[in-house]
Amino acid sequence: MTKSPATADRKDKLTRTERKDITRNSLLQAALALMGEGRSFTSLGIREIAREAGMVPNAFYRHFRNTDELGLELVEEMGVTLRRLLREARQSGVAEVDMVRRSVKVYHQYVLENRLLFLFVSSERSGGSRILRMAIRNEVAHFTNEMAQDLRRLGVYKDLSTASVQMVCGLIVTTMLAAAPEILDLPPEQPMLEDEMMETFVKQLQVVLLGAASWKDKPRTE
Amino acid sequence: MTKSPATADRKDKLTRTERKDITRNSLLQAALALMGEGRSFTSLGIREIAREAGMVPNAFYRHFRNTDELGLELVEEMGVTLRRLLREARQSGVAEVDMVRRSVKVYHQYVLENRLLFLFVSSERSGGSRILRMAIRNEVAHFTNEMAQDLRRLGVYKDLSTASVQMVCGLIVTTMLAAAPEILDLPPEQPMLEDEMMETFVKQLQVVLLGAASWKDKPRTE
DNA sequence: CTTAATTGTGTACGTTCGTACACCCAAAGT
DNA sequence: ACTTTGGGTGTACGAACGTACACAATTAAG
Repeated sequence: MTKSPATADRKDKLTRTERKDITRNSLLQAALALMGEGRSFTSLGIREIAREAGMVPNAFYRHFRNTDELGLELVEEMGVTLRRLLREARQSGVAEVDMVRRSVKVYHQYVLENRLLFLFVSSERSGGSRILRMAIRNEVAHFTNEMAQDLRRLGVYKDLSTASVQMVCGLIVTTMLAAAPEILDLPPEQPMLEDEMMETFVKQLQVVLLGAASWKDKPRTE
Repeated sequence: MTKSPATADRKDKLTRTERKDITRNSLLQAALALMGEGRSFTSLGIREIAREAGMVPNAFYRHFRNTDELGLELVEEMGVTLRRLLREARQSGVAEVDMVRRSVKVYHQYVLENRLLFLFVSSERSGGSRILRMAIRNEVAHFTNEMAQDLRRLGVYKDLSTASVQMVCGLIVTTMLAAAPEILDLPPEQPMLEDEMMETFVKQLQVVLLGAASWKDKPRTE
C-alpha cells in the first residue's frame, strides 16, 4: 500500500532520480550555453562545464565519464529535434506551389529556435572526436531515411527506386545542414543578407527537386 | 656589384629568411600532422605544435602571435590547393560522357592526396574560431566563383544568368565539401563502402546538373 | 529504526598550458 | 671591422586542467 517503491507516495518534494535528471540536464544546458558564447564543444573541459552549471568539478563524474559521453547525449537530443522537424513538415504536406519556399522558411525558423543544438551539430559533424562524429552521422542518416520514407509514402517520385529517393534525400539533407552554420553566423538585424541567402537556398533546393523529377533510374543491367 | 643585397651572392648556405621560412613551414606541417593523428585544430596548443615541430615553445612566437594566425596561413594554403584542383579540372574539359564520374574520381584522389588540408578545412569550416571560419568561407566563395566563371567560359548553361550559374556552383561545392569528411573517415582497405559512397556521390552531382540543365530563370519581374 | 546507497562537496596532486624575461649566436647592415 | 637585428633557447610563473580520495547530507531500502 504505502510501500509501493516507485513513483508513488510523493511528499511534494522531488524524488532522487528526478533531482539527478535535473542537474544532469543543467550540465547539458551548460555545455550548450558555453558553445553559444563562441566556445567550441571540442575545447570544453569538465571543470568549465561544471562551473557553468553551478557545481563543483567532481560532480560532473556523477553523470558522465567524460565530455564525449555528454556529447553523445546532446547528439541524441539533436536526433529527437530533427525527428520533430520532420513530423511538422509531414503535416504541412507536399502539395503546395511554393512548398519549397515555405519549407525553407520553416527550417530557417527552426534553426534559430534550436540555435545551440544546430551550433553543436554543425561544429562536431566533421570536427572533434571520432565517436561524436560517427554518432551524428548515424543520426543524420536516420533522418535522411525517414525523409525518404515520407516522400515514398506521399507518392512523389513514384518512378524512382528506393535507393534513388534516398540518394536525393541525402543531397537535400546535405544542403540543409550546410545552410545551418551560415544561418547561425549571420549578423543579427541584417535582413538584406538573410533574404538573399534564403533565396539562393530556395533555388538550390528547387534545382535538386527539378533534377530528381527528371531523373531516370538505370535499367537493371549495364 | 658584389653588394646586391637580395637573392644574390649565395655562399651555398641558406640565407636567414630562407631558414625562417623553413621553420615556419615546419610549424604549419606540425599542426597538420597533429590533426592527422586525430587531434582537432581548435584544441591544439602553442606548446604542442612547437614540440611536434621540434622546437622550444617560445619559438612559436617568432612566427605567429597565436594559433589562429597559423590557421589563417593554412587557410591560404588550402586556397591555392583548391585553385590547383580547379586548374586541373579546367584542362580535362567538360565534353566527356562520363565527365561527372571522372571528375569525382579525380576529386576523390585529390582529397586523399591532400588529406591533412581537407581534414583541417572540414573541421574548421563550421567549428572553431569565427575568424578561421570566415576566412575559409571566403576561400570557398572564391572557389565557387571561379568555378562559375569557368563554366560560363566553357559555354555550358548558356541560357542561365550569371547569378544562377553561381547558385548551381554553390550547390556543387557544398556537395563536394560535404563528401570530403566522409571520404577521409572511411576505414582504409574497404573498397565496398568506398565504391558505394562514390557511386551515390556521382549520382547526386548528376541530379544537380540535370536540375541545372532544366532550370529556367524567372523573367525579370514577379 | 537502522543501514546502505547515492548525490554533491572540499581538498589536493601532478600536468599542461600561455606567456614573460633574459640570454646566445649567427647573419645582415654599416 | 663594428654594431644591430632577429631567430632560437632556457628558465620561470601563475592559471587551468583532469582526476583521485575522503567526507557530508539525504533519501531509498531493509
